[in-house]
Amino acid sequence: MKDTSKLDAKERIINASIKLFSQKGCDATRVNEIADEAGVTKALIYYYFKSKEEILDHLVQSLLDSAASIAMDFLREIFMQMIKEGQMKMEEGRLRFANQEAVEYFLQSAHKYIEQLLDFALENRAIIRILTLESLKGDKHQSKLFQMLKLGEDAPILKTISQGEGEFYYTDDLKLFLFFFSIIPLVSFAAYFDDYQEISSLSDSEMRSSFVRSVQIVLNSLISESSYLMHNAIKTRP
Amino acid sequence: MKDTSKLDAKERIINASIKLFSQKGCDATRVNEIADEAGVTKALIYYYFKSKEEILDHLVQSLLDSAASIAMDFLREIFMQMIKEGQMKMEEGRLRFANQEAVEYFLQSAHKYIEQLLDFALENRAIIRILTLESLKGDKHQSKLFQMLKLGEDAPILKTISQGEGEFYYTDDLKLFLFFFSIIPLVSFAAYFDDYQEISSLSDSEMRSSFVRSVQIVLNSLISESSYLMHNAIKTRP
Amino acid sequence: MKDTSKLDAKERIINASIKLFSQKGCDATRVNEIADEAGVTKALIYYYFKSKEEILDHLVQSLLDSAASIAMDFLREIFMQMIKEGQMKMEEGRLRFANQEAVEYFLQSAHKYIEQLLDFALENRAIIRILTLESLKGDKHQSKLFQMLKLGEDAPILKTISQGEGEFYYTDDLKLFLFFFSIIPLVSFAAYFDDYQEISSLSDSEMRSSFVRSVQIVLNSLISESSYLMHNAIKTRP
Amino acid sequence: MKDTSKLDAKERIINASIKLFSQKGCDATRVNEIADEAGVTKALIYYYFKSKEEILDHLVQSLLDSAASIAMDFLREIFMQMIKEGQMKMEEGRLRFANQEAVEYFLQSAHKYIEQLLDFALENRAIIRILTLESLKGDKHQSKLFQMLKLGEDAPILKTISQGEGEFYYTDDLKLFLFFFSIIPLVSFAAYFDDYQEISSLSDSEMRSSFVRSVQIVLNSLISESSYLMHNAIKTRP
DNA sequence: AATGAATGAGTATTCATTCAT
DNA sequence: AATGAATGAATACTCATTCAT
Repeated sequence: MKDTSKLDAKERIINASIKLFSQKGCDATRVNEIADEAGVTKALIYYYFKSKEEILDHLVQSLLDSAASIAMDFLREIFMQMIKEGQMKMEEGRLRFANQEAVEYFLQSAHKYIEQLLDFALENRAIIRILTLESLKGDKHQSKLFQMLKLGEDAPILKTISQGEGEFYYTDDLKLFLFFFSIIPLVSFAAYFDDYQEISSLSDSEMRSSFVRSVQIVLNSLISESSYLMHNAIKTRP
Repeated sequence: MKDTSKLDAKERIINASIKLFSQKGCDATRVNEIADEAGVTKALIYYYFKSKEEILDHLVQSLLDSAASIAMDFLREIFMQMIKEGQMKMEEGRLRFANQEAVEYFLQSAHKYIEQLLDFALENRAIIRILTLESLKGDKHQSKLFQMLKLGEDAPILKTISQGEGEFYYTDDLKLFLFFFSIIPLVSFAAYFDDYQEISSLSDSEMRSSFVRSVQIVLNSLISESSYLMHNAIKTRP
Repeated sequence: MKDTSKLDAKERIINASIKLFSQKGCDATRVNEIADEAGVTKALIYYYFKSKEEILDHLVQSLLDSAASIAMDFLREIFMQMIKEGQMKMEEGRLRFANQEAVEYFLQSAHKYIEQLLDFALENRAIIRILTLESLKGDKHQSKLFQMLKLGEDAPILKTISQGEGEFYYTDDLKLFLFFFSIIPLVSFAAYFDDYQEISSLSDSEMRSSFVRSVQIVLNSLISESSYLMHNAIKTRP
Repeated sequence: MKDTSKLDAKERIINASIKLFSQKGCDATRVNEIADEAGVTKALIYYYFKSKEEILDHLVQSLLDSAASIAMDFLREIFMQMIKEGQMKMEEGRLRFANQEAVEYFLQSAHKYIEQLLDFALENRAIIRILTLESLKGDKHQSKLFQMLKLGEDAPILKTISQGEGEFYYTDDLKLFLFFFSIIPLVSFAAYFDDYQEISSLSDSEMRSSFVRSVQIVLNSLISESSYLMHNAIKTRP
């Protein structure tokens, strides 16, 4: 049995990189610093990684992978179960629910999904901070943040609220709203969590629940009858 | 009359820095590149600025200064006029309106204020991108983004919606909501404007008006009777 | 057995620095030149030393260290032996000799000590030149030259000449004399050795023995009955 | 009549250079610093001097000039008067005195000469420090310190003490002694005056008179019958 | 797996000096 | 006499990366 309290060198390098990249960005982090922080020699870093950039790529990619996998896992679970139990079926790419009860169950699950996403974001906030930082630079990671838009786009939450009454399309308005008022706040919440906490002196759980309430307000406003965006989304485009 | 098409060296250095910093961040921008882009010698940059970081500081500070000044100018204008005309008065640090008409006039002005802020943000989106980028690093600019929170906190828009019926306090919930669902989206909208435009193929004005509609939805939801946050804000703290 | 003719990189850097610093001073010596002279890359210099100044510090400090250690070694040796053999004893911080013979033996040893110091100075004349040069600048090495005063102050040569007849104190006069007419000439002799040799066309040994004779004259004049300084030193302060 | 309290620009530049060069050496002194210290613009320095080195040359040369001129003036005065009054005459390059009284008068004058030299050195100690500093570097000023040797060599003081009994030559021993135990201490006394004062807490006049006493001891020992050097000097070389 | 030594190609910054006015 | 702007040529120092062991 391996001593798990003493992480092996590669993992220490990764953790050191996460810490430092999230604090100062990849550019400003020196390979020396990573080596010191990880307690290994500089040369060993190059034994495990081809370059400093490769560490960055590794971090970002593994975040996106697990984000995607978490999303997929969770959705598949809900989907599979509900479909298997006949509470929901897929028709022409859209979802149809057996009854109002099924809808509500699904909405509950959707909330859980959001919270799970939030927890994931918070757990990985250091890497999200890195991703955010790098996405603002013109390099290859620029687009990575936008990949997260897909997580929103593909989320069946919104597809499902239109059950019954006609086609549903993502309007440009809705996409923009989702990106700048859902993805961006979520990502920023994770990225700035520690900074915000410091100036607000809220506890972890206070921060978290406050954010959840905020999300609910925004989502409610989106779903509510009066929502201009949704009306538009549902009715305008044939 | 001076030939304004030929900016003087210092201004060319500043513009070149804005362009390059917003593209790659300050760290990754080489002083050589700034010199080339500005069409000056490297040494001249050091004639005007003590260091590369000082250019960054200059950009960020001048942005915050003009943001603050725009906010102040605008607010003072509205305030002064309404108070002078007797439509509004300050009582115990809060605003009181003469009548419903005055309230509506003020709300209209508030919308104008937001749009003006938005236009300012878009005009200065390169520097805002820089600020966003640098605020994610652990250095002195970290806190600069949070200074913008004040622009939200001090905004009388929200103070006024509580006219008549009791004291109004910023709850922690409200502050967090304002930061992550107003400031952050606004700043991010400016910072990611060009990137988002590229993947959405919307025109400048389409982007802008779409964002305005989104803001309205969020603010409406905040103001509406059903708003948990506002109820809390108004009623909870004596 | 290692090939000692091929010094390792660090030593080559040190030797190159000694050569160049003593020729032109630290300021005027380019790190490039050190690298070329030592046959290493510039970067390797920074692998071993944090900065050019650190090389200087290293040289100066190691000189002072070995000067001190030589002085200590030699004195300890003479002291120990004479005390062990009962020819001398320490009383109230002063030395007392068994007889006139012991005194003369000790004076002989003192001369040996001075010659040994001289040889050390000549061997290390390049570094002494550096030290002299840097001690004239306002930085940290300014005081290093004055540390050498201690070597003179602590030297038991002068303490012993007062054997028998009363307390001996260093007067301000004596201190000044020792500094400007013993330490300074010795240090300058080493520092200007090569320059002086060039204009005088004396051989190494001619220079050396000429200097030794000069020192003897000065010391004799100091010790002689007629010496104002010594009379003062011995009698004035109770 | 000109306001002499407000020195003109050129003089301020010179004074600033003296101050800074003597503190840090010419290499380490920035033209900027001179400009700041002198309260002029950098460009003006180049109006008056062709380069930084030229300022250094100017300082050193003007020191040597006035040193030489003071020496000449003083000696000429004594010489002229004594010769005119028939107390002394030049014979075959040597001096002959009329009587013992004349000798003693001359020796008194010689002491005055030394003190005058000392005062000159102290007044110009900043520039002497600069000269000392630069003489240790390999550049053109290296030899300047040795020019001072001539002041000693040419000084008729020692020539005269051999009145009567035979030819007098400078032996190599004597030259070396004079350089390392007269010139060097004098120059060093000026160069290190402030530094030594700081560690000794002597007053200006205490320092000065202590040094004068030291010089007397050394010179007496040189002149005394028992002096090995002088015997040698007088008798050895035919 | 691990490392001490070594390096090429930068990189920010400096600085003496010039020049147009 | 005086200067603000401008610059070429360094210059100290950095850093990601490699390599022999």
